[in-house]
Amino acid sequence: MPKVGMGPVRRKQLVDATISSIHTYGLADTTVTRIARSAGVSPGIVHHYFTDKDDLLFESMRQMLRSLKIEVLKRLKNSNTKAERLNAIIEASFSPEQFSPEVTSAWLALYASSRHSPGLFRILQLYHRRLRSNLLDALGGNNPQNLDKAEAIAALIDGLYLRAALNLDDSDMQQLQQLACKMSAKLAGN
Amino acid sequence: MPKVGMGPVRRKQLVDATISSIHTYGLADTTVTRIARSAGVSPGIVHHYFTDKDDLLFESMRQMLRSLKIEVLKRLKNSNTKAERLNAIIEASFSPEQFSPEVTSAWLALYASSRHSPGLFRILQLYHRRLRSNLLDALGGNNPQNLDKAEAIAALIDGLYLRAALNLDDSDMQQLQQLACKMSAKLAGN
Amino acid sequence: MPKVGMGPVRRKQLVDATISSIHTYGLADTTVTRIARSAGVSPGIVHHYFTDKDDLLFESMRQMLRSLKIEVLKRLKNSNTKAERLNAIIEASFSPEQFSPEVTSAWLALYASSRHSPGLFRILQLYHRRLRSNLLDALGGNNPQNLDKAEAIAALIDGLYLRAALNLDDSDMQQLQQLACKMSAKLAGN
Amino acid sequence: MPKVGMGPVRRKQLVDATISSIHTYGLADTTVTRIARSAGVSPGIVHHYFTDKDDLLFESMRQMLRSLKIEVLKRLKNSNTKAERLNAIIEASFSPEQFSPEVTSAWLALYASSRHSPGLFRILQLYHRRLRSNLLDALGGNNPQNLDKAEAIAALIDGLYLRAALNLDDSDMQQLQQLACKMSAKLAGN
DNA sequence: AATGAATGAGCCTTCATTCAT
DNA sequence: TATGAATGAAGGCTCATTCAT
Repeated sequence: MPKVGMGPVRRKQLVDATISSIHTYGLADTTVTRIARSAGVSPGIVHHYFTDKDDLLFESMRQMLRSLKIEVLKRLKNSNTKAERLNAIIEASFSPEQFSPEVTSAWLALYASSRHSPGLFRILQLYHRRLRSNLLDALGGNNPQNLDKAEAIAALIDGLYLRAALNLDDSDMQQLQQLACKMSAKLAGN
Repeated sequence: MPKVGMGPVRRKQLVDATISSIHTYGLADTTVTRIARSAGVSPGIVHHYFTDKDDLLFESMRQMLRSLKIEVLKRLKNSNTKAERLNAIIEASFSPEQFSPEVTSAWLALYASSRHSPGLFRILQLYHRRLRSNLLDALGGNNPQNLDKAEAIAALIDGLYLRAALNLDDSDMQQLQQLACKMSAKLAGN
Repeated sequence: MPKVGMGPVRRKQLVDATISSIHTYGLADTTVTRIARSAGVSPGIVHHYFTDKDDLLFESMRQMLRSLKIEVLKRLKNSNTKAERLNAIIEASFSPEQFSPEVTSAWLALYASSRHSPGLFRILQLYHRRLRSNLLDALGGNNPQNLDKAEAIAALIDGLYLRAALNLDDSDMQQLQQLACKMSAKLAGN
Repeated sequence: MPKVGMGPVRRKQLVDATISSIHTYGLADTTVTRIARSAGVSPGIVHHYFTDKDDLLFESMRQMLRSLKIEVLKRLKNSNTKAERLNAIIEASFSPEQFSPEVTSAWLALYASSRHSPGLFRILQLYHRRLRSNLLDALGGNNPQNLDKAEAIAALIDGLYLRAALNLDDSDMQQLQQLACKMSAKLAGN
């Protein structure tokens, strides 16, 4: 049953299975075999498409960040005022795609493990830089005061996301999004 | 070299070694043997004082939360105004004891793994409830508006903590503490 | 050197290696690693074919009992008189296949450990029921007197087997078989 | 609370705890710590009174065989006819002291493990020799025919004992004793 | 392209034994 | 005499990775 041109398809399958497995079993119990089974393929195939397990985890985080980036850009394109740009950034983070239980679980797990994984660390830094840059832009430029605000808003977003990942308050996306926007506006103000 | 009455001492040693090991090697590479060696004891002794590895991880988290609780209570005792009480809570979280690289690393790692560890999940919920309760109190009572504020401030604290854990901006405790206080005040205001 | 369709072959190899290892080292010193090495495979593969060590031990006992059952049925098929049927049962127990040093050693060891192993206990009960049933049939029906006789003959068989397993008298199969038949005939008579 | 002259007492305590532990947990799960706890002493004390664990197991078997020997001698002393002597031997094996669940369990477990334990092997050979000698005596002397009979009766005793150890037929001591006597008489006859 | 058998390193855990007290 | 803290060697088991097919 070998097929040609399966590369991209298999890669996506495996990345999705990885995210899903992290959500279901936790990162510690996410084994290559389990991922493969969940993707409906054999364990061996994983190393055909990915260098090793770390590479697969890395690509999973990358897919999530790529997806977030697209979401942000899409919304920024339609934003004209500062306030709109700020909301665009926040709403992107809490959009359905970025905020499914699977994605938040995987995000938290990989985020936490990034300290000891150079690859993950690197792309998460990129994400943070981009987020800060976007926020500074939405706040009206890079100055000490705005740096503080950007830092706080970024922390607010991550914090809300983080707490949602633990399902600590059975969080409703819609509601959380509104809270994030409202509070960010406060932080952005004087 | 067996000695009597070493129980509490050994337990503390092992918990500290665990926190330190998580920081140095990451949770995934924190093995019982490594913890024991780091504590200067043999691998076998770990199971003399803890049921199993999970128990040791649990107790490590517990020690951190207990320490935080003490810090908060100590500061709340000397706080009279609402603003002081709010600051007390925040400053406790960013006090030297709670905010060493070792502790933040361990906190993040265990926080992330709590979704699939009933014990960790439970005590983290307790922490969150207590934090919310303290914040509501500092904000002047439990009402819908304050609930939102408390949620946001809690997220801000966790978010700043989280980002510091990744050392993303080589954060300076002092500075972060001030930022947290300032921004929380904004969130608390109208 | 992975090959396809090796399942049944490997399972048989491992079961035989288990029986042999129990004979050579004793059940207490029969480790998974030792079994694997004796079968010429790696330790890890054992858990590819068996749930765990207990499962492997269970399957080893099962193979011995299955083999005995086949031997008994084969001989009963050619038996017409009561006396012949009684001899058939006994001779099967002391046939070369059932009575090698390896098999008797393993049989004794697993028999003894069955008290604390539900799986082993179950299949040994099946064996005992079948033996009793066969004996009652050979004795001419289920009545109190025959029950006593069956019990005694079964005990005689087990006892002789047991003592042979300890090699207490450097027992010769042929001779033992004859003794068992002769004495069983006595027990069967009035 | 060190006391002098505790030697014999402690040794008996530990041997009894060993037998009891084998019955309750099985030989494989009978650990030194468990034995000690069951005897109400500390794990370390075991090696004060016994060379090592094997020594303790050996002494446990020895106590059981010693007890059996005493029981046999006591009954033989009052036996005058051949038939009485035969019954004396059998009844001793199934007397309350020898036939408690604890003792039968321990007996079976140690019996089975004796193949790979020189010490156990030795004293069990002694037991077998004594049993054979007693039986030959009761049968009227050492000749080929009586050797066969003695062998069969010994096997019958061990077999019945063995099956009782597994509790395969919820055996009642009284009844089993009678069965053993009746069937032995058959085997002893011509 | 795909399978899954096979490896082997390493982890958690247990436990007989020793030893300071 | 007695404790129980401590060691260290093994054992069962898991799992990322490789490789013949």
